[in-house]
Amino acid sequence: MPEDKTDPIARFDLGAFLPYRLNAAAARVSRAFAEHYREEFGISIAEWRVLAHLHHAGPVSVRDIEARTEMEKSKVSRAATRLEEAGYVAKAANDADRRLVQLTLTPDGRALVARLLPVAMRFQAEMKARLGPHAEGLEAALSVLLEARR
Amino acid sequence: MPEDKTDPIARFDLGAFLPYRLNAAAARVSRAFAEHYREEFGISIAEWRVLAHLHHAGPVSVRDIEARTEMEKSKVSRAATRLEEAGYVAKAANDADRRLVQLTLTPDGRALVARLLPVAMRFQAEMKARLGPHAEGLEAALSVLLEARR
DNA sequence: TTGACATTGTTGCATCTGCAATGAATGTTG
DNA sequence: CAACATTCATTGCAGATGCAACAATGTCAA
Repeated sequence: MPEDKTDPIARFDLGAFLPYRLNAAAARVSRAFAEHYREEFGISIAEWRVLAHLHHAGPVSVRDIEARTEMEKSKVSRAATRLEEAGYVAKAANDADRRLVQLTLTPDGRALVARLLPVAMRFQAEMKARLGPHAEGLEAALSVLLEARR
Repeated sequence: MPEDKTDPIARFDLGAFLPYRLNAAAARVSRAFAEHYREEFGISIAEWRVLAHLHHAGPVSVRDIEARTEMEKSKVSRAATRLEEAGYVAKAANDADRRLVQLTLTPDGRALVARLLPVAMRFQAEMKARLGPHAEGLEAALSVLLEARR
């Protein structure tokens, strides 16, 4: 319990702590977004990311998705397996390098993505509308935080 | 794979999708912050949040922490149990309502928080320095997203 | 007072997660 | 070419997570 109200450490408030606020906001948005498709389409966030990346980049390997979606390779691998079992994704060996697994959208997968993306874009539009003039500032800040470095 | 490069759905890029970017940035920041204390202090993010809230608000119940830290009550309960086992927190029954568990920092807990908070504040300061002029915009946007629940 | 209903915190359970170990394939070096 | 190192994807495992069920306690109207 803080005693000295002028001491910045004593008055530390988790609710004003930037890393906490960033996480709380991300969790809320993520949760709200998941509600838009979890029940209707039956896929998880990890699976949604894999589908979206396959839609955007075409057939790629697990490694590629790992590199471009901030997901652990085991997470990608498991998401891909579930998507394969659901019939949305096909796995094939790469002839040039047989360590690689080529992931491809099946026709069912393309159909799913075609229904999924409008929902995503509408959600993003609503989010930006809610942010109003702050949307730009958020994008800029996220760009800084996501800059290459580590 | 998108065919029509002018169709916003066809050209959808996960890397430009705001909810994804928000989550990726939050995950990075969270991870970087956790590295600052996980090994040195041996506590998790959930435990850190409970400690910080106890420091700020004094003795409170699990329900209070649940309401103010965006954590499930089971998560709070388990974090509190671990902190109690580690000697940082004491649990006591509330005489007025015996369903409530009063959580209190022990002397060891206060000592831990005293070492933890400077690390947190320094981390936040570095984060804001990195954001530069975008820090303000980020704070404003987070305030909108964290506004009255939905 | 009683009895239905609500609240609080814990726990069981299924699932998810990250990390490390593994096996298979490829690359590299002498 | 042989031996070793590296890369890729999967899997085992321990721990974390969310949800629902639960027991204990409290509230309130009849």
